[in-house]
Amino acid sequence: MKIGELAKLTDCSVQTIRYYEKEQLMKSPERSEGNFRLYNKSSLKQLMFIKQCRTLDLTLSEIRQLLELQSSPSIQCNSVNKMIDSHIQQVEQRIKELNSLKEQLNYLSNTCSNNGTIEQCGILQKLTSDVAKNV
Amino acid sequence: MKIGELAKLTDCSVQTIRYYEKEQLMKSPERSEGNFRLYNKSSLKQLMFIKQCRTLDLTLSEIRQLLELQSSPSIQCNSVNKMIDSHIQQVEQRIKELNSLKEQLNYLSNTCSNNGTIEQCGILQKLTSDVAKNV
DNA sequence: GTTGACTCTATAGTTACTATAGACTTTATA
DNA sequence: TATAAAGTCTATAGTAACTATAGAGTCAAC
Ligand SMILES: [Zn+2]
Ligand SMILES: [Zn+2]
Ligand SMILES: [Zn+2]
Ligand SMILES: [Zn+2]
Repeated sequence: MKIGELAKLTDCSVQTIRYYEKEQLMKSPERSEGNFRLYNKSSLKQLMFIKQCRTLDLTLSEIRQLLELQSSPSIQCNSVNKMIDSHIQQVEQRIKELNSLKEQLNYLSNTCSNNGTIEQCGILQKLTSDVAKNV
Repeated sequence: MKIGELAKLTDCSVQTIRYYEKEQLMKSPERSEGNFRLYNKSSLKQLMFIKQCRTLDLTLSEIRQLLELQSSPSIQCNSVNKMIDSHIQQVEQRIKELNSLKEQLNYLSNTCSNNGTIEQCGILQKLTSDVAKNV
C-alpha cells in the first residue's frame, strides 16, 4: 500500500509517517518504480505500535529504545519497567501541578464580577498584587 | 540595575528576559553608555507579573493581551474572564486525560514480573497486542 | 594592564510535528 | 489521447517558549 492508505488506516498524517522514517522509528520501506513508498502489514504493525506508545505519552526517543530492546529478546526487561514507572511518576506529578493550578485559576475567576471595567477587574488586581507579594 | 540582578531577583534566566523583550512582553529598557540594559522597579513588577501569569500556564500571547488590556482601564473586563475560564476548562480536560493515562500505565506496569526477559515482558506484549486489537 | 565576571548580538537547537513550495507520478475523465 | 486532478516526492521553514553557544565588547578589581 502507498503512504496515503497507511495514513488513513492508522489515522496518522502522511507527513508524520515520513517524519518517523527520518527519525528512524520506522524502517525505510521499499519504493515503487515511480519512487513511491510501499508499505505492508508489518509496517502497519510497526506504526500502530508507535501510535500506541505515543498515546501513552512516551517520547520518540523512548519508543526508539523500546524498539531496540525488542530486537534483543533475551536480555532482561527491567529497563522497560523503569521507563514505564518513571512515566507514571511524571504523570502523577503533573496531575498534582494541574490540580493546584486549577485551584488558583478558580480562585482568580471568583474575584471577577464580570460586569465591571478592566480597572476594577479582580483578576487583574489579583495578578498584580500577587506580584507585589512575591517581591 | 543590570539584567543579571533582575534575573536573580525574579529567578528568570538572563536569556529569558531578553527573549521577553524581543517578544514585546517587556518594554525595551534604557541602556547604559556601554549598551547594557538598565532596569528599575517598574521593570521588576512587569517581569513578576509575567512570571505569575506563566505559573498559571497562560501563553505569552495571552499575557500580551492582558498587558494590552491593562492599558485601557475603562473598557469591559469580560474578555479577561473568558480567558481564565477557558483555561480552567483546558486544565480540567488535561487532568482527565492524565488520569486515564495513569490508569493505562499502571495496568501496563502490573503486567511485568520485572525479572524476566524482553521476550517475556508483559509490557511489551501488551503494547504489541493492543496494536493488533486496534487494527 | 590584565584577569575575570558580566553583558551584548546573532544564531542554532530543543520536541513532535505541521505546512508549505515546486516538481514528479499516477489515475480519472472528456 | 490529452489533460486535469489527486497523490506523492524532497527540502525547507514554522510552531512555543525557551536554552545554549560563539565571538565580541564592557567593567571592576588587583
Ligand atoms: Zn518518559
Ligand atoms: Zn474581571
Ligand atoms: Zn490559554
Ligand atoms: Zn517486563
